[in-house]
Amino acid sequence: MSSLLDNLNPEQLAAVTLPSQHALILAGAGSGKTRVLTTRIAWLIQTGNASPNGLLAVTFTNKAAKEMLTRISAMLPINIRGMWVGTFHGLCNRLLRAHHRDANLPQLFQILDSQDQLAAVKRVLKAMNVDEERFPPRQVAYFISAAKEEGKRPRDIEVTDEFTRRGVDFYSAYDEQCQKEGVVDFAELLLRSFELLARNEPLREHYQARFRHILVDEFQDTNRLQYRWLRQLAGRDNTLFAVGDDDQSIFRFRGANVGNMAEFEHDYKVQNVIRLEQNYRSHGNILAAANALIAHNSRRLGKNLWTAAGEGEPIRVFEAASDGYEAAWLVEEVQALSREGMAYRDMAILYRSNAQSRIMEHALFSNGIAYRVYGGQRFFDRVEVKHALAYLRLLANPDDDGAFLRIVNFPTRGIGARSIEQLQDAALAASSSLYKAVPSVPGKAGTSLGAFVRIIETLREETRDLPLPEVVGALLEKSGLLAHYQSERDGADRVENLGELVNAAAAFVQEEGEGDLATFLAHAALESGENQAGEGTDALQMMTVHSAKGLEFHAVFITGLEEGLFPHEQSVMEDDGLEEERRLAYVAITRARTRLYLSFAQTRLLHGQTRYNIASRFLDEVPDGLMKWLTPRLGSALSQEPAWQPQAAAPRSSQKDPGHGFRIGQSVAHAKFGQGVIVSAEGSGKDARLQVNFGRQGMKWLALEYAKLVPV
DNA sequence: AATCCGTCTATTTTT
DNA sequence: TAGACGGATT
Repeated sequence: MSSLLDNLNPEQLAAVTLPSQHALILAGAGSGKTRVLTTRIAWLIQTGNASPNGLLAVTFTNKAAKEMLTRISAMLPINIRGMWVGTFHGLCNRLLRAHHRDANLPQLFQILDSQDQLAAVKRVLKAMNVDEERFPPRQVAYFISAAKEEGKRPRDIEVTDEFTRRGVDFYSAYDEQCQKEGVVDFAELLLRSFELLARNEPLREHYQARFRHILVDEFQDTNRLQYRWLRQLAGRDNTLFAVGDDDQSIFRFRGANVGNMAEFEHDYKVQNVIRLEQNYRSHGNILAAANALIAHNSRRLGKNLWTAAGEGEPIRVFEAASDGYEAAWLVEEVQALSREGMAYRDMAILYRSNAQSRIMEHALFSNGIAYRVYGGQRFFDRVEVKHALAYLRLLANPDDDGAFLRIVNFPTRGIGARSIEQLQDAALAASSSLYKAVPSVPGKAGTSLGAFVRIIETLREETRDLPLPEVVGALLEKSGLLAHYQSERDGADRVENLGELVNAAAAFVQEEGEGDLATFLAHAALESGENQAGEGTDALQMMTVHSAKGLEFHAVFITGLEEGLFPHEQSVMEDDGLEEERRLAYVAITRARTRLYLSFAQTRLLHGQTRYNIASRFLDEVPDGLMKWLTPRLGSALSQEPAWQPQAAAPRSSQKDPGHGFRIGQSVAHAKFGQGVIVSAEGSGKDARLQVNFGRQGMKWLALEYAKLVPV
């Protein structure tokens, strides 16, 4: 018993052992937030205050949810499988599956990700003959999602202008289409389950009686609807335990409402507000910088982090003449750290926007440094995977017109736009889904469509009793998808990804202990598949500041600290925009444990134009005494003196490569293609791929591992 | 159905 | 500058 509470500081202990009352835990960066949350759960169970079934714990990411479950099961010998620990979307999905009838959904309803949603909106607009110039689908999709996240249906929206008026129409039509097709988007998952509980009193009371303790992670990121959802489940008698940090609220543009923290305190007359202010992550100087910076924000709940660790090293500041030099300097610094014994995986390069990563990747690659970029294309988002999933979706739910349209002619089977039009007319007349309307289409169009339906039906027959991975395998064969990509010139990657999908299905069955198709599809929609390969390798980490939230590294490089970039020029216009940028900088700084670098460049190539930026105001907001300038402190980035020059040649050209022996511009020979020259490269280590110009043989992308290139 | 070509537009994005 | 997209062309 005592071991559970060992080594907690007084505030953590207080939070963990709070009586059953509402609580707001203001947990600063690196203050042991997850630990408090999980220990609280373990403590509640161990002391008999709650049963595993009586708990509801909500997070934003699957990763956080998984981490929580892992830690809980390490602390307690209980079966975590039945526990309601998950993301808002995951839990809502669970709720709606269990009560699909009450929620007015088909049992096998499908989930649309943002891409699918956009496609669905486009179909609605097309059907309504809307001018996409005046009403861009993206904006309409955003309008709909935003409305849902405010908890609003079309009839609840106050119409003030033309766009809103039409937007409401589109929203209605879109909802109708989704309902007909048996699909729900992300926001709908939440709104639908909220409405379900609001409408259905017995059900609401059932869950309220069950979840005596509701715990929320990253509370500052909740939107209005999520807060209402929580309040509804909490009812009058249950306790809400919310953990969050207003200083780390960086997702306002996605609907997050920091105000929920103050509202929660007010709505529930929260007596227990506990501040976790001891930081266990960063050295003193780093923390002091973070504190000084964030102090420039108004409207804070107030909190000051401190650490028992010493001051540590000063924060290193670097001014580069250009983005290219910044990258070249990074390479040298990273190599120096590596020589000192730091692993690459313990270093992170952070940037404000994704576009910045390229030049740094180039420099790293040219120097043979393994790196890994986070937040790129995710597995389940790839076209070929989405195509395959669409077949599965159609198997599970023939009414899914979105899935139908995606694959009816892919791979091509002679079903053109005219056939589709005829089919759509028929479907409209019969008010049925496209799939079901196929038999009523006459003539040649009917035959080719019929052939498609037969493929699906055969597939359905033949896979009825097969385990999930084999279903996927059969689909890949019978649909012709695999053959299609196998015969495509650059299809090797895609073929591999399709094979990976079979593996994903197998892994899913193994982990979840069930092989239900609809559950797998929900999994694919809700977990975009971030846990890709390459996690074990020692690679430098690169990501945007947003995706760094929740992580920590020994050494952190915050790059591109320039006015216009960070803070971003678009944010400075919005109200509260600058403060959010500052919070972003705060998050970035607090990722660092022992060493922190801040860098900026005098010139930067953006959108094909050279831009001259001045140093970010955030640099001025960090006290001078904490910083050590690696370049002469010039005061302004616009000074006439060129800043640092790399020891090696110009950064954009080729450099020596100790890692894999190849560099851009190098001549190489290939067994089949003959001689060529390396023009570009991506990835690193085992995953490295080189683009080689073989002259007459053309341009080829080659995997370094297999290509057996010889330098000439 | 595939390819080409001009036009447009460039934050962040847990689900 | 580069990529994504839509429309026109073959």
